[in-house]
Amino acid sequence: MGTVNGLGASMGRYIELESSERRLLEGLERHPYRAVRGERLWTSGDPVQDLFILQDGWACTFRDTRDGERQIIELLLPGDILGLREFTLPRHVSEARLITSGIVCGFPHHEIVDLVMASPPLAIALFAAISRQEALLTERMMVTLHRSARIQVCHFVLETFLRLRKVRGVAPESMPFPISQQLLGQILGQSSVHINRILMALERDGVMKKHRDYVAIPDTQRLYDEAEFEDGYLSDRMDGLLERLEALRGDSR
Amino acid sequence: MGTVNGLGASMGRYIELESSERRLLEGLERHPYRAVRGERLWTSGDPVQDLFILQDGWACTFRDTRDGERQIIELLLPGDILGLREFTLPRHVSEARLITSGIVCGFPHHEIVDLVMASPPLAIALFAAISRQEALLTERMMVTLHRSARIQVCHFVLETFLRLRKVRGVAPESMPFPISQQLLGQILGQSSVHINRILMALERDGVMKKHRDYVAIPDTQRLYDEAEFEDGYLSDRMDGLLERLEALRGDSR
DNA sequence: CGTACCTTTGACGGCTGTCAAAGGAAGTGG
DNA sequence: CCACTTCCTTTGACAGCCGTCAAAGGTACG
Repeated sequence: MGTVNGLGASMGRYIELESSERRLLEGLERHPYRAVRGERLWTSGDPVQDLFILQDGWACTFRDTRDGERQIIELLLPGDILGLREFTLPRHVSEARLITSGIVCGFPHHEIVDLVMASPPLAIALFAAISRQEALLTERMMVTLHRSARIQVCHFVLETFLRLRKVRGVAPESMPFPISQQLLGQILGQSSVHINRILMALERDGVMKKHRDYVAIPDTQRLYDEAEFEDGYLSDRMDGLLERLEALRGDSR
Repeated sequence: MGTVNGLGASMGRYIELESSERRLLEGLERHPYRAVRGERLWTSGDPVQDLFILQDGWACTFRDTRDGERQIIELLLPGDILGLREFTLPRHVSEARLITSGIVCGFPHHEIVDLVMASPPLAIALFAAISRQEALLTERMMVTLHRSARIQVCHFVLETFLRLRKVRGVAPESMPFPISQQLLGQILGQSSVHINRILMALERDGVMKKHRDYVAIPDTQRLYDEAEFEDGYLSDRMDGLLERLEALRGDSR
C-alpha cells in the first residue's frame, strides 16, 4: 500500500543502473506531490511541458470523440511514466487524470534531452519503456477488434493483475481494481451496460467477481483460459542490446 | 515513382541535421536491397536482429490471432523505419512483409545504440519517429472503436493520402493505393465482405472510387467531412524541445 | 441525511460477421 | 499467344453481438 515506486525501479527493469544513473533519475523526482482522485495533469491542446512519474496510485490518459464518447488510451500503474508518448509533440493530443489519489512527480520534458545526453543506456531504457507501453496498446487493439467483450474483460483484468504484480505483492483473491464499469467500458470501447452484463455472467460462472475497488479471482489459470491470454508481450527482457550497452559503458571509462 | 526515400529525409522531418549526422544515417543505408512483393522481413518469434529502412514500396507489420484472423498493425510508406517498435524486445512479436515490391536497407539493431551515443539529437528524433508511429496506431484505435466502417474506410484512405503526400507528389484523382479489400479489412479489423459493400456505397455516393492499385478522390474536402478527419496527429513539429537541442549542440563544440 | 456516483435490468434495433457462390482481372508457363 | 491458376471483387441470405434508451435500486461521501 504505502510503497512508493520511482523511476529507478522502473528503468531498472530493463538495464542495470549505475549509481550515477540512479542519481540522475532521482534528480527527476525532486518534487513529489499528492494528487487527488480525478486530478487532471494535462488536457488536450495544452503545450507539452512536464512529464510525470506516477509513484503511487492509478492514472489514465484518454481522448474524447466529437460526440462525447471517451476512449482510455493508457492505464498507468505505480512506477509508470506519464507523457512519454507525447513529449516530442508541440501540444498534447490527450488528457491525463488520476483514477485514484496518488503521488506524482512532474519534471520538464526537456530534461529528457539532458538525460539522453548524459547516459545513452538510460536513453535505450526509455526506448524500452515506450515499446512496452506501445505493446500494451497493440495487444488491446488485437483483443478489442477480434475478441468478444467477455474475453476482452478477462484479458484486461488479467493483464492488469500481471502488471501490478511486477510492482508490488498482489493476491488474486483481492486484487486492487478501482475501475468502475463505466471506466471499463471506456477502456475497451464498449457500453457500460454491456460491461455490466458480462461482469454478471463472469461472476455467475465463477471466473471473477468485481467489487467496487477490487476484483476476486478464484482461479488464475481459469482466467488465463477464459482470456485466451498469451503473456509474451509483457516481458521486460532486452537481451539483444545488452552486450552493446556494456561495451558502450566500457568505452566511456 | 523512382524516388528513393532514405533516413535523412525521414529524420530531417523532426530536426535540422548536421552533416556529420547525415553521414551517420547514410552509414545505416549501406546495403540497399530489392525486395519483391510479399517478401517477409521477419516473422513472429524470430530473434530481433535487423531494422529496415523502407526506401521504396509499401510494407506492413501484422499479427495473426489463434483462429487465423490477421490484424495489420502498421502500414509503412517510403521513408519509414521498420522495426522501431520492437528493437528493444528479445524476439519479434509480429511479422513484417512487403505489400508491393520495393527497396529496403537492413541494419543491425544494436547500431541504434551507437547512433544514440553518437548524437543525442538523433536519439530525440528517433523518439519523435516512434511517437508518430504510435500516434497513427492510437488514431486507428479511436476510429475503429468509435466510428462506423464507412467512416473508418474514409479515414484510412485520407490518412494514407496525407502521409504519402509528405513523401512525394500525389494527385488525389489517382493516388497510389495497392491495398486489396481483404487487406483493408485486416487493417480495420473487419470482414472483406463488409469492406466491399462500403466501397460500393462510397463509389455510388461519389466520395471515392477504389481501383485495383489506386484510389480516385474527386473532392478532398468531401472526404475530410465523410472521414470526420482531424489531422493534428500527423504533425511533424517538435517545437518545445528544439531550443534544448540547440543548446546541447552548442555545448558539445 | 442528501446528493452524486455506481450498478442492475429490460426491450429493441442495427451494424457487421459468416457462409456460400460466381464473375472478373492479372500473372505464369507452355 | 493461349490456357490455366490464383487472386481479387461482388452479391445474397441470415444471425447475433452489442449499442441505445429508460428507469430503479445501492453505496459512499460530505
